[in-house]
Amino acid sequence: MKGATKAGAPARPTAEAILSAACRVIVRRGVEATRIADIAREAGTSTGTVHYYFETKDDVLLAALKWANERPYDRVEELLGREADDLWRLATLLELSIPYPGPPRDEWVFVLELWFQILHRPELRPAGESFDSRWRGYFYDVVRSGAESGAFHPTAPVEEVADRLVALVDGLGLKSVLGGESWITPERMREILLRFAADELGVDHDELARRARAG
Amino acid sequence: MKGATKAGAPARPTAEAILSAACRVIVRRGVEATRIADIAREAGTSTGTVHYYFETKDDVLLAALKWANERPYDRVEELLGREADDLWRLATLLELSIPYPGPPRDEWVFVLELWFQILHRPELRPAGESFDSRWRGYFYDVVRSGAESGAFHPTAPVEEVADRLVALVDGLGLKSVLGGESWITPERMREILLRFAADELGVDHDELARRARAG
DNA sequence: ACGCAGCCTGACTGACGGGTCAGTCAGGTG
DNA sequence: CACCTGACTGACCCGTCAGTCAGGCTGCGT
Repeated sequence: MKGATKAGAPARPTAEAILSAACRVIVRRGVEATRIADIAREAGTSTGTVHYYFETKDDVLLAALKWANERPYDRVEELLGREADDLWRLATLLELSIPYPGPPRDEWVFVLELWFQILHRPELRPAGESFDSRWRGYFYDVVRSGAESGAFHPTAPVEEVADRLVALVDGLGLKSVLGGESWITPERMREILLRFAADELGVDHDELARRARAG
Repeated sequence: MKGATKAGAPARPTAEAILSAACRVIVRRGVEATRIADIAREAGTSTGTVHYYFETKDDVLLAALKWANERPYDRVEELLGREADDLWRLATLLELSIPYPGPPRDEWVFVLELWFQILHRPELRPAGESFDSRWRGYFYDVVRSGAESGAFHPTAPVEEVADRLVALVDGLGLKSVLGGESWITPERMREILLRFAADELGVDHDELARRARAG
Protein backbone atom coordinates (compact mmCIF):
# COMPACT_ATOMS: atom_id res chain seq x y z
CA MET A 1 0.00 0.00 0.00
CA LYS A 2 1.03 3.60 -0.47
CA GLY A 3 3.82 4.69 -2.76
CA ALA A 4 6.34 2.13 -3.90
CA THR A 5 8.66 1.27 -1.05
CA LYS A 6 11.07 -0.27 -3.50
CA ALA A 7 14.76 -0.32 -2.76
CA GLY A 8 16.19 0.30 0.67
CA ALA A 9 15.64 3.99 0.16
CA PRO A 10 16.31 5.84 3.43
CA ALA A 11 12.78 7.20 3.29
CA ARG A 12 12.34 5.90 6.79
CA PRO A 13 11.41 8.41 9.39
CA THR A 14 14.41 9.01 11.53
CA ALA A 15 14.47 11.15 14.64
CA GLU A 16 15.58 14.08 12.57
CA ALA A 17 12.74 13.70 10.09
CA ILE A 18 10.34 13.71 13.01
CA LEU A 19 11.88 16.86 14.44
CA SER A 20 11.63 18.54 11.11
CA ALA A 21 8.00 17.52 10.77
CA ALA A 22 7.31 18.74 14.29
CA CYS A 23 8.82 22.10 13.38
CA ARG A 24 6.57 22.48 10.36
CA VAL A 25 3.53 21.75 12.48
CA ILE A 26 4.68 24.12 15.22
CA VAL A 27 5.06 26.97 12.75
CA ARG A 28 1.60 26.32 11.42
CA ARG A 29 -0.33 25.72 14.63
CA GLY A 30 1.86 26.58 17.59
CA VAL A 31 3.39 24.35 20.25
CA GLU A 32 0.27 24.02 22.38
CA ALA A 33 -1.98 23.00 19.52
CA THR A 34 0.47 20.47 18.12
CA ARG A 35 -0.69 16.85 18.47
CA ILE A 36 1.44 13.75 18.22
CA ALA A 37 -0.88 12.63 15.43
CA ASP A 38 -0.15 15.85 13.51
CA ILE A 39 3.57 15.28 13.73
CA ALA A 40 3.20 11.66 12.65
CA ARG A 41 1.04 12.60 9.68
CA GLU A 42 3.41 15.38 8.65
CA ALA A 43 6.33 12.96 8.85
CA GLY A 44 4.38 10.38 6.88
CA THR A 45 4.54 7.88 9.70
CA SER A 46 2.52 6.69 12.69
CA THR A 47 2.09 7.95 16.23
CA GLY A 48 3.79 4.79 17.44
CA THR A 49 6.94 5.71 15.55
CA VAL A 50 7.04 9.13 17.14
CA HIS A 51 6.91 7.47 20.53
CA TYR A 52 9.52 5.00 19.40
CA TYR A 53 12.02 7.85 19.02
CA PHE A 54 10.82 10.14 21.78
CA GLU A 55 9.56 9.14 25.20
CA THR A 56 6.87 11.74 25.58
CA LYS A 57 5.20 14.48 23.62
CA ASP A 58 7.07 17.02 25.68
CA ASP A 59 10.35 15.46 24.62
CA VAL A 60 9.53 15.79 20.93
CA LEU A 61 8.37 19.36 21.23
CA LEU A 62 11.28 20.55 23.32
CA ALA A 63 13.77 18.74 21.13
CA ALA A 64 12.15 20.31 18.08
CA LEU A 65 12.26 23.79 19.62
CA LYS A 66 15.91 23.49 20.58
CA TRP A 67 16.79 21.95 17.25
CA ALA A 68 15.05 24.77 15.38
CA ASN A 69 16.66 27.43 17.55
CA GLU A 70 20.08 25.91 16.99
CA ARG A 71 20.09 25.79 13.23
CA PRO A 72 20.30 29.49 12.30
CA TYR A 73 23.56 29.87 14.21
CA ASP A 74 25.59 27.76 11.82
CA ARG A 75 24.59 29.94 8.91
CA VAL A 76 25.22 33.14 10.84
CA GLU A 77 28.66 32.03 11.91
CA GLU A 78 29.55 30.91 8.43
CA LEU A 79 28.47 34.27 7.04
CA LEU A 80 30.20 36.35 9.68
CA GLY A 81 33.42 34.39 9.42
CA ARG A 82 33.56 34.88 5.69
CA GLU A 83 34.37 38.57 5.77
CA ALA A 84 36.44 40.80 7.98
CA ASP A 85 34.79 44.13 7.15
CA ASP A 86 33.01 45.13 10.35
CA LEU A 87 30.51 47.39 8.65
CA TRP A 88 29.52 44.53 6.38
CA ARG A 89 29.28 42.12 9.29
CA LEU A 90 27.12 44.50 11.29
CA ALA A 91 24.85 45.08 8.31
CA THR A 92 24.57 41.34 7.74
CA LEU A 93 23.78 40.66 11.37
CA LEU A 94 21.03 43.26 11.33
CA GLU A 95 19.63 41.97 8.09
CA LEU A 96 19.56 38.43 9.47
CA SER A 97 17.60 39.69 12.46
CA ILE A 98 14.61 40.68 10.40
CA PRO A 99 11.64 38.30 10.16
CA TYR A 100 10.98 38.62 6.45
CA PRO A 101 8.16 36.32 5.31
CA GLY A 102 9.33 32.77 4.72
CA PRO A 103 12.18 31.01 6.52
CA PRO A 104 13.35 34.08 8.48
CA ARG A 105 9.89 34.57 9.88
CA ASP A 106 9.63 30.87 10.73
CA GLU A 107 12.90 31.01 12.63
CA TRP A 108 11.49 33.88 14.66
CA VAL A 109 8.41 31.84 15.47
CA PHE A 110 10.59 29.21 17.11
CA VAL A 111 12.33 31.87 19.15
CA LEU A 112 9.01 33.23 20.36
CA GLU A 113 7.70 29.77 21.11
CA LEU A 114 10.75 29.04 23.22
CA TRP A 115 10.35 32.32 25.09
CA PHE A 116 6.72 31.51 25.79
CA GLN A 117 7.60 28.10 27.13
CA ILE A 118 10.20 29.65 29.41
CA LEU A 119 7.64 32.07 30.82
CA HIS A 120 5.96 29.31 32.83
CA ARG A 121 8.71 26.69 32.90
CA PRO A 122 11.82 28.10 34.55
CA GLU A 123 13.72 24.87 33.95
CA LEU A 124 13.98 25.85 30.29
CA ARG A 125 15.58 29.19 31.09
CA PRO A 126 19.17 27.98 30.68
CA ALA A 127 18.45 26.91 27.12
CA GLY A 128 17.00 30.31 26.31
CA GLU A 129 19.83 32.15 28.01
CA SER A 130 22.37 30.11 26.10
CA PHE A 131 20.87 31.02 22.72
CA ASP A 132 20.52 34.60 23.80
CA SER A 133 24.07 35.04 24.99
CA ARG A 134 25.40 33.58 21.78
CA TRP A 135 23.31 36.02 19.79
CA ARG A 136 24.31 38.93 21.96
CA GLY A 137 27.94 37.84 21.56
CA TYR A 138 27.83 38.42 17.81
CA PHE A 139 26.69 41.98 18.33
CA TYR A 140 29.20 42.57 21.08
CA ASP A 141 32.06 41.20 18.99
CA VAL A 142 31.29 43.14 15.86
CA VAL A 143 30.78 46.39 17.73
CA ARG A 144 33.97 45.97 19.72
CA SER A 145 35.94 44.98 16.67
CA GLY A 146 34.60 47.91 14.71
CA ALA A 147 35.28 50.30 17.57
CA GLU A 148 38.85 49.07 17.95
CA SER A 149 39.57 49.26 14.25
CA GLY A 150 38.12 52.73 14.08
CA ALA A 151 35.37 51.77 11.68
CA PHE A 152 32.77 52.66 14.31
CA HIS A 153 32.62 55.57 16.70
CA PRO A 154 30.14 54.40 19.31
CA THR A 155 28.58 57.04 21.53
CA ALA A 156 28.24 54.58 24.42
CA PRO A 157 30.33 51.72 25.86
CA VAL A 158 30.44 48.59 23.71
CA GLU A 159 28.48 46.55 26.27
CA GLU A 160 25.78 49.14 26.31
CA VAL A 161 25.56 49.35 22.53
CA ALA A 162 25.29 45.58 22.24
CA ASP A 163 22.50 45.45 24.80
CA ARG A 164 20.65 48.24 23.04
CA LEU A 165 20.95 46.55 19.66
CA VAL A 166 19.79 43.19 20.97
CA ALA A 167 16.85 44.72 22.81
CA LEU A 168 15.88 46.71 19.76
CA VAL A 169 16.02 43.61 17.58
CA ASP A 170 13.94 41.66 20.08
CA GLY A 171 11.33 44.36 20.49
CA LEU A 172 10.97 45.14 16.80
CA GLY A 173 11.23 41.53 15.68
CA LEU A 174 8.51 40.47 18.04
CA LYS A 175 5.97 42.97 16.73
CA SER A 176 7.07 42.28 13.22
CA VAL A 177 6.46 38.55 13.59
CA LEU A 178 3.01 39.17 15.01
CA GLY A 179 2.22 40.78 11.69
CA GLY A 180 -0.51 43.16 10.77
CA GLU A 181 -0.44 46.32 8.74
CA SER A 182 -0.62 48.93 11.45
CA TRP A 183 2.18 47.25 13.35
CA ILE A 184 5.85 47.31 12.51
CA THR A 185 6.53 45.58 9.20
CA PRO A 186 9.84 43.90 8.38
CA GLU A 187 10.66 46.84 6.09
CA ARG A 188 9.94 49.35 8.82
CA MET A 189 12.00 47.27 11.23
CA ARG A 190 14.88 47.43 8.79
CA GLU A 191 14.69 51.21 8.57
CA ILE A 192 14.58 51.69 12.31
CA LEU A 193 17.39 49.25 12.93
CA LEU A 194 19.72 50.64 10.31
CA ARG A 195 19.09 54.22 11.26
CA PHE A 196 19.62 53.45 14.91
CA ALA A 197 22.81 51.52 14.31
CA ALA A 198 24.12 54.30 12.09
CA ASP A 199 23.34 56.96 14.71
CA GLU A 200 24.65 54.90 17.59
CA LEU A 201 27.90 53.88 15.92
CA GLY A 202 28.64 57.03 14.02
CA VAL A 203 28.69 55.36 10.63
CA ASP A 204 27.07 56.50 7.40
CA HIS A 205 23.50 55.29 7.16
CA ASP A 206 23.41 54.88 3.39
CA GLU A 207 26.68 53.02 3.43
CA LEU A 208 25.35 50.64 6.07
CA ALA A 209 22.11 50.15 4.17
CA ARG A 210 24.02 49.34 1.02
CA ARG A 211 26.04 46.62 2.73
CA ALA A 212 22.90 45.18 4.26
CA ARG A 213 21.17 44.89 0.94
CA ALA A 214 24.17 43.03 -0.45
CA GLY A 215 24.20 40.49 2.40
CA MET B 1 -22.56 28.11 55.10
CA LYS B 2 -19.59 30.35 54.42
CA GLY B 3 -19.34 33.87 55.79
CA ALA B 4 -22.51 35.65 56.79
CA THR B 5 -24.49 36.54 53.71
CA LYS B 6 -26.57 38.94 55.73
CA ALA B 7 -27.98 41.94 53.96
CA GLY B 8 -27.97 42.11 50.20
CA ALA B 9 -24.18 42.12 50.25
CA PRO B 10 -22.91 41.80 46.66
CA ALA B 11 -20.51 39.08 47.77
CA ARG B 12 -21.79 36.94 44.90
CA PRO B 13 -19.30 35.96 42.28
CA THR B 14 -19.95 38.30 39.44
CA ALA B 15 -18.37 38.21 36.02
CA GLU B 16 -15.68 40.52 37.27
CA ALA B 17 -14.77 38.25 40.16
CA ILE B 18 -14.41 35.41 37.69
CA LEU B 19 -12.17 37.49 35.45
CA SER B 20 -10.04 38.42 38.40
CA ALA B 21 -9.76 34.78 39.43
CA ALA B 22 -8.90 33.80 35.88
CA CYS B 23 -6.12 36.37 35.87
CA ARG B 24 -4.61 34.99 39.04
CA VAL B 25 -4.61 31.50 37.56
CA ILE B 26 -3.15 32.74 34.28
CA VAL B 27 -0.26 34.43 36.05
CA ARG B 28 0.43 31.26 37.97
CA ARG B 29 0.04 28.64 35.24
CA GLY B 30 -0.29 30.36 31.89
CA VAL B 31 -3.26 30.58 29.54
CA GLU B 32 -2.87 27.16 27.99
CA ALA B 33 -2.65 25.32 31.28
CA THR B 34 -5.62 27.14 32.80
CA ARG B 35 -8.67 24.93 33.33
CA ILE B 36 -12.23 26.05 33.89
CA ALA B 37 -12.12 24.12 37.14
CA ASP B 38 -9.07 26.12 38.25
CA ILE B 39 -10.85 29.38 37.66
CA ALA B 40 -13.95 28.19 39.46
CA ARG B 41 -11.95 27.02 42.46
CA GLU B 42 -9.97 30.27 42.56
CA ALA B 43 -13.21 32.25 42.46
CA GLY B 44 -14.71 30.05 45.15
CA THR B 45 -17.52 28.95 42.86
CA SER B 46 -18.42 26.12 40.48
CA THR B 47 -17.61 25.38 36.87
CA GLY B 48 -21.26 25.83 36.07
CA THR B 49 -21.16 29.42 37.26
CA VAL B 50 -18.21 30.18 35.04
CA HIS B 51 -20.23 28.92 32.09
CA TYR B 52 -23.21 30.87 33.32
CA TYR B 53 -21.30 34.11 32.76
CA PHE B 54 -19.17 33.10 29.79
CA GLU B 55 -20.17 30.94 26.85
CA THR B 56 -16.93 29.08 26.39
CA LYS B 57 -13.55 28.68 27.97
CA ASP B 58 -12.08 30.78 25.20
CA ASP B 59 -14.44 33.62 26.07
CA VAL B 60 -13.34 33.68 29.71
CA LEU B 61 -9.66 33.59 28.88
CA LEU B 62 -9.81 36.25 26.19
CA ALA B 63 -11.98 38.47 28.33
CA ALA B 64 -9.54 38.03 31.19
CA LEU B 65 -6.56 38.85 28.98
CA LYS B 66 -8.16 41.98 27.60
CA TRP B 67 -9.40 43.02 31.00
CA ALA B 68 -5.93 42.61 32.49
CA ASN B 69 -4.27 44.46 29.61
CA GLU B 70 -6.72 47.31 29.97
CA ARG B 71 -6.29 48.04 33.63
CA PRO B 72 -2.78 49.51 33.75
CA TYR B 73 -3.76 52.28 31.35
CA ASP B 74 -6.05 54.04 33.80
CA ARG B 75 -3.27 54.33 36.31
CA VAL B 76 -0.76 55.47 33.69
CA GLU B 77 -3.06 58.15 32.39
CA GLU B 78 -3.89 59.35 35.85
CA LEU B 79 -0.20 59.61 36.68
CA LEU B 80 0.80 61.31 33.45
CA GLY B 81 -2.05 63.80 33.63
CA ARG B 82 -1.09 64.84 37.12
CA GLU B 83 2.11 66.64 36.21
CA ALA B 84 3.21 68.79 33.31
CA ASP B 85 6.96 68.39 33.68
CA ASP B 86 8.01 66.37 30.64
CA LEU B 87 11.18 65.03 32.19
CA TRP B 88 9.16 63.73 35.11
CA ARG B 89 6.56 62.22 32.79
CA LEU B 90 9.19 60.48 30.71
CA ALA B 91 10.90 59.13 33.81
CA THR B 92 7.59 57.88 35.14
CA LEU B 93 6.68 56.22 31.88
CA LEU B 94 9.99 54.42 31.79
CA GLU B 95 9.72 53.38 35.41
CA LEU B 96 6.23 52.00 34.80
CA SER B 97 7.61 49.94 31.92
CA ILE B 98 9.82 47.85 34.16
CA PRO B 99 8.57 44.43 35.32
CA TYR B 100 9.65 44.63 38.93
CA PRO B 101 8.57 41.57 40.91
CA GLY B 102 4.95 41.76 42.03
CA PRO B 103 2.14 43.54 40.23
CA PRO B 104 4.32 45.13 37.53
CA ARG B 105 5.70 41.75 36.57
CA ASP B 106 2.20 40.25 36.54
CA GLU B 107 1.00 42.97 34.20
CA TRP B 108 3.84 42.08 31.86
CA VAL B 109 2.82 38.44 31.94
CA PHE B 110 -0.59 39.39 30.57
CA VAL B 111 1.05 41.37 27.80
CA LEU B 112 3.21 38.42 26.83
CA GLU B 113 0.29 36.03 27.00
CA LEU B 114 -1.68 38.25 24.66
CA TRP B 115 1.24 38.46 22.24
CA PHE B 116 1.55 34.68 22.25
CA GLN B 117 -2.11 34.25 21.51
CA ILE B 118 -1.84 36.67 18.61
CA LEU B 119 1.05 34.69 17.13
CA HIS B 120 -1.27 31.92 15.98
CA ARG B 121 -4.63 33.71 16.04
CA PRO B 122 -4.56 36.69 13.70
CA GLU B 123 -8.10 37.65 14.66
CA LEU B 124 -6.74 38.91 17.97
CA ARG B 125 -4.26 41.23 16.31
CA PRO B 126 -6.50 44.32 16.41
CA ALA B 127 -6.74 44.03 20.17
CA GLY B 128 -2.97 43.85 20.48
CA GLU B 129 -2.43 46.69 18.07
CA SER B 130 -4.87 48.84 19.95
CA PHE B 131 -3.06 48.40 23.27
CA ASP B 132 0.25 48.90 21.55
CA SER B 133 -0.66 52.11 19.78
CA ARG B 134 -1.98 53.57 22.99
CA TRP B 135 1.26 52.73 24.74
CA ARG B 136 3.35 54.08 21.90
CA GLY B 137 1.21 57.22 21.98
CA TYR B 138 2.32 58.05 25.51
CA PHE B 139 5.94 57.92 24.46
CA TYR B 140 5.29 59.90 21.32
CA ASP B 141 3.39 62.59 23.18
CA VAL B 142 5.89 63.07 25.93
CA VAL B 143 8.84 63.17 23.55
CA ARG B 144 7.12 65.63 21.24
CA SER B 145 5.99 67.79 24.11
CA GLY B 146 9.46 67.80 25.61
CA ALA B 147 11.06 68.56 22.27
CA GLU B 148 8.70 71.46 21.65
CA SER B 149 9.18 72.93 25.08
CA GLY B 150 12.92 72.64 24.75
CA ALA B 151 13.24 70.24 27.68
CA PHE B 152 14.56 67.55 25.33
CA HIS B 153 16.97 67.80 22.45
CA PRO B 154 16.29 64.61 20.51
CA THR B 155 18.95 63.45 18.07
CA ALA B 156 16.34 61.85 15.80
CA PRO B 157 12.78 62.66 14.68
CA VAL B 158 10.13 62.29 17.36
CA GLU B 159 8.48 59.33 15.57
CA GLU B 160 11.79 57.56 15.42
CA VAL B 161 12.60 58.19 19.07
CA ALA B 162 9.20 56.89 20.15
CA ASP B 163 9.62 53.72 18.09
CA ARG B 164 13.07 53.18 19.51
CA LEU B 165 11.90 53.64 23.07
CA VAL B 166 8.94 51.30 22.65
CA ALA B 167 11.05 48.64 20.99
CA LEU B 168 13.68 48.91 23.69
CA VAL B 169 11.06 48.58 26.42
CA ASP B 170 9.53 45.57 24.67
CA GLY B 171 12.84 43.83 24.13
CA LEU B 172 14.23 44.46 27.59
CA GLY B 173 10.93 43.88 29.36
CA LEU B 174 10.49 40.54 27.69
CA LYS B 175 13.83 39.17 28.84
CA SER B 176 13.34 40.71 32.20
CA VAL B 177 10.00 38.97 32.68
CA LEU B 178 11.48 35.65 31.68
CA GLY B 179 13.72 36.03 34.70
CA GLY B 180 16.97 34.38 35.52
CA GLU B 181 20.19 35.76 36.85
CA SER B 182 22.30 35.84 33.72
CA TRP B 183 19.56 37.57 31.79
CA ILE B 184 18.54 41.18 32.05
CA THR B 185 17.19 41.98 35.51
CA PRO B 186 14.67 44.75 36.16
CA GLU B 187 17.47 46.83 37.66
CA ARG B 188 19.67 46.36 34.63
CA MET B 189 16.70 47.19 32.41
CA ARG B 190 16.27 50.41 34.32
CA GLU B 191 19.90 51.37 33.80
CA ILE B 192 19.84 50.67 30.09
CA LEU B 193 16.54 52.46 29.57
CA LEU B 194 17.45 55.58 31.49
CA ARG B 195 20.90 55.84 29.95
CA PHE B 196 19.47 55.39 26.49
CA ALA B 197 16.71 57.92 26.98
CA ALA B 198 19.20 60.41 28.40
CA ASP B 199 21.56 59.93 25.43
CA GLU B 200 18.80 59.99 22.87
CA LEU B 201 17.03 63.04 24.23
CA GLY B 202 20.01 65.06 25.34
CA VAL B 203 18.93 65.27 28.96
CA ASP B 204 20.99 64.74 32.08
CA HIS B 205 21.05 61.09 33.06
CA ASP B 206 21.24 61.65 36.81
CA GLU B 207 18.44 64.17 36.67
CA LEU B 208 16.27 61.68 34.78
CA ALA B 209 17.13 58.90 37.19
CA ARG B 210 16.22 61.09 40.14
CA ARG B 211 12.77 61.83 38.71
CA ALA B 212 12.22 58.18 37.99
CA ARG B 213 12.99 57.14 41.54
CA ALA B 214 10.49 59.67 42.82
CA GLY B 215 7.67 58.40 40.56
C1' DA C 1 16.20 -21.35 4.45
C1' DC C 2 15.33 -19.97 8.84
C1' DG C 3 15.05 -17.20 12.73
C1' DC C 4 15.95 -13.29 15.15
C1' DA C 5 16.08 -8.38 16.08
C1' DG C 6 15.15 -4.05 15.30
C1' DC C 7 11.85 -0.96 13.15
C1' DC C 8 7.36 0.31 12.54
C1' DT C 9 2.21 0.11 12.75
C1' DG C 10 -2.35 1.69 14.23
C1' DA C 11 -6.12 0.13 16.97
C1' DC C 12 -6.89 0.64 21.60
C1' DT C 13 -7.16 2.49 26.49
C1' DG C 14 -7.72 5.55 30.01
C1' DA C 15 -7.41 10.09 31.73
C1' DC C 16 -8.62 14.51 31.31
C1' DG C 17 -11.45 18.40 30.83
C1' DG C 18 -15.02 21.34 28.30
C1' DG C 19 -19.63 21.88 28.12
C1' DT C 20 -24.57 20.42 29.64
C1' DC C 21 -28.52 20.15 32.33
C1' DA C 22 -31.65 18.66 35.83
C1' DG C 23 -32.03 20.14 40.16
C1' DT C 24 -31.51 23.24 44.55
C1' DC C 25 -32.34 27.26 47.01
C1' DA C 26 -32.70 32.13 48.38
C1' DG C 27 -35.22 35.94 47.75
C1' DG C 28 -38.87 38.19 45.68
C1' DT C 29 -44.13 38.94 44.54
C1' DG C 30 -49.18 38.59 44.81
C1' DC D 1 -48.50 30.97 52.14
C1' DA D 2 -48.05 29.57 47.37
C1' DC D 3 -45.70 30.42 43.55
C1' DC D 4 -42.07 32.12 40.60
C1' DT D 5 -37.58 33.45 39.01
C1' DG D 6 -32.97 33.20 38.19
C1' DA D 7 -28.41 32.51 40.16
C1' DC D 8 -25.84 28.73 41.12
C1' DT D 9 -24.39 23.78 41.61
C1' DG D 10 -21.91 19.60 40.39
C1' DA D 11 -22.50 15.03 38.46
C1' DC D 12 -22.40 13.44 34.05
C1' DC D 13 -21.56 12.97 29.08
C1' DC D 14 -18.61 12.70 25.48
C1' DG D 15 -14.87 14.07 22.41
C1' DT D 16 -9.95 14.30 22.31
C1' DC D 17 -5.37 12.69 22.73
C1' DA D 18 -1.00 10.89 24.93
C1' DG D 19 0.84 6.83 25.49
C1' DT D 20 0.67 1.39 25.00
C1' DC D 21 1.06 -2.98 23.01
C1' DA D 22 0.56 -7.02 20.30
C1' DG D 23 1.55 -8.03 16.08
C1' DG D 24 3.68 -7.45 11.31
C1' DC D 25 7.41 -6.57 8.14
C1' DT D 26 12.22 -6.43 6.48
C1' DG D 27 16.76 -7.49 6.19
C1' DC D 28 20.77 -9.56 8.14
C1' DG D 29 23.47 -13.27 10.12
C1' DT D 30 24.11 -18.12 10.17
